Amino acid sequence: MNLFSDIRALVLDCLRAMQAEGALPAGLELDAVTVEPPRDAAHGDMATNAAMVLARPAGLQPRAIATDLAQRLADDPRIAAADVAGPGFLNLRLAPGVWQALVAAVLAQGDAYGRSDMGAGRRVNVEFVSANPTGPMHVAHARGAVVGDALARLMAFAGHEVTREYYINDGGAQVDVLARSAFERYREAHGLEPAIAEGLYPGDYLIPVGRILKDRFGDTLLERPEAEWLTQVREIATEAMMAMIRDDLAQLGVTMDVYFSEKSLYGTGRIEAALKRLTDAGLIYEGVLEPPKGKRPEDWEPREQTLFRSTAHGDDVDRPVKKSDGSWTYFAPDIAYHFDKIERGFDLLIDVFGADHGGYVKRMKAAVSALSDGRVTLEVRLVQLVRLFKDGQPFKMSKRAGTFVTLRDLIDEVGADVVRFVMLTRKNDAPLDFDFARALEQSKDNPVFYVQYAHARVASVMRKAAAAGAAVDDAALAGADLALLGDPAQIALAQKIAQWPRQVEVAARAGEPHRIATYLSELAAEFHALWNRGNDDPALRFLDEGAPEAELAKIALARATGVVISTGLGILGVTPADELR
RNA sequence: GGUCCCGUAGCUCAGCUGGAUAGAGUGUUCGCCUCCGAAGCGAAAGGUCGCGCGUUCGAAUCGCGCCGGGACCA
Repeated sequence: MNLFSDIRALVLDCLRAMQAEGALPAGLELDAVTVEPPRDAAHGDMATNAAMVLARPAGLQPRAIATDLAQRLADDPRIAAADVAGPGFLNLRLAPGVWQALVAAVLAQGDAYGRSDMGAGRRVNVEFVSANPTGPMHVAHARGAVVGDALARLMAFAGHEVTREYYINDGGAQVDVLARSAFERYREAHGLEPAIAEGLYPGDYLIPVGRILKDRFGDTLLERPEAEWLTQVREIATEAMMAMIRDDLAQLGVTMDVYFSEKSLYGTGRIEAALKRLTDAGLIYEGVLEPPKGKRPEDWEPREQTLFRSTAHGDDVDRPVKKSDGSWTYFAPDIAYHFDKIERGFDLLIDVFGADHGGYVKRMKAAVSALSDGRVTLEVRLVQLVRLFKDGQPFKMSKRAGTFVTLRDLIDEVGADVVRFVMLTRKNDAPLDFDFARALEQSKDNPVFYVQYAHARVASVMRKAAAAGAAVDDAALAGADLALLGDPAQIALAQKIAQWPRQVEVAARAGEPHRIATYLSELAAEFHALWNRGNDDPALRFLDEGAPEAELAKIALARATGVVISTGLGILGVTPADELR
């Protein structure tokens, strides 16, 4: 049940009736007509812009259209009042029965309430995290992981068929560095002094890998030249790193459907196949790039390279896919990987990247456009930095010194639910400040607890009612006389609940899961406000043994709130709490 | 030099594919627990939505140009 789309359908019916009677010209485009919650609650429950957007194409005064439309809408039993306001807005007030029916519908649908079919089963691939398999996940990865995961859940809830995917960068020079670093730990496992040279990974997390290598190879590799052990050590070290990363992700509540290895693209003809597609389209040529503007000419030497004519698909300059020495650039396997995704039949590709990859966006979009003949869209969501604070003091990290804050540290400190929610309170492209102390604080300036607290209050009401002998299962609640919910504060809460399906669609369309977090905070605020009204007016207290019928109706409203909070937190990947400790 | 992102209350940020008097938290001031979890609620105060021009019945939102901050650029 989506009240806003229901009422919009009613508005459209009335407009069509006006067309049929000649009050409006036939053939008007009605798509721009919206039904939205008004910014100011004093304006009513909903507002429609119909008269405003149709006035010009219809050649009529907006207020004339609005007045006619208002009379027709008022004939519907769901509409209590329809008032023309301002230049031609139509403010609607709904009959109390509409809100009451909504509560019943929420209870009947449970966690399916708000689910949308707007995705129409379109297949979406969400690629996220894709951290290099050279160490544990740290805080910067965490945000990408949380945003990507919540986005995937949101898209699925909105009716898309979603695949979550991790691209393992196991084909480049960095995994060779990993292998050399692990080899030093292998030597260390034999009692030798490790030589962690500049540029190697110094972190302790490779010490166990050294032991694994010792168990596996004994001392047989110790005196061999690098060329004889590099491949084997690289493979074992990479596997160990991926096991660690999967475990980190699991701790955060993130599971992937597909782990895709970059290495699997090499030596298998898959890069060549993707580039052939571009060659056949006439988009590959040998050439020399212009020096980038602002770079000194002496830093630039012209080289002939194999270039992708990405400018034909919206990029600013053409991009090299093969260097002058004949080796692939980083871009080439990325092209092949996205070609693979296209061939697997996705309708929409979403890549969640760190903001430092902003420069790659245009070329990747160009590649996807070229490889799919424009059939498949690539959307890139850039995730900005996380600045860590502890008691207001910035927390410095240095990966090279091996002193970075890992995802595991963060989870151990504050818990996965807090990490997830906090990282979803901001737009993905805005920097985020994360303060350990604040995240653990159980007060209103901690948005996690604010929402959880509302949920816990609902659960508390349910527990107490059940303990007092009331039947509070959803079936009993759905049978409550909801007409008893007439107080403005109760209606306001129901209105907020009614907005949930709309919020889901708006968030999914924008690809912005943080909107769910924002909405949940607003819903919780509405609930807390009503709760506190019980201090002034005992009739608004949820528990009221003296009036069992009214109590049942109020518990039904509380329960409906709890259902939406629980569902919303589910999209964010946060566990709803029945009790706070 | 170019590309992308950001600029909204003292501070941190929301702001719905353009809508009415721009919102919340925090901080400041003042109220509310005999009572469902006060981990909460209410009120006051706080704004040239970086600046300018344009599109529009209407712009924080869209376009162009500046200013300031960040990221990236074989």
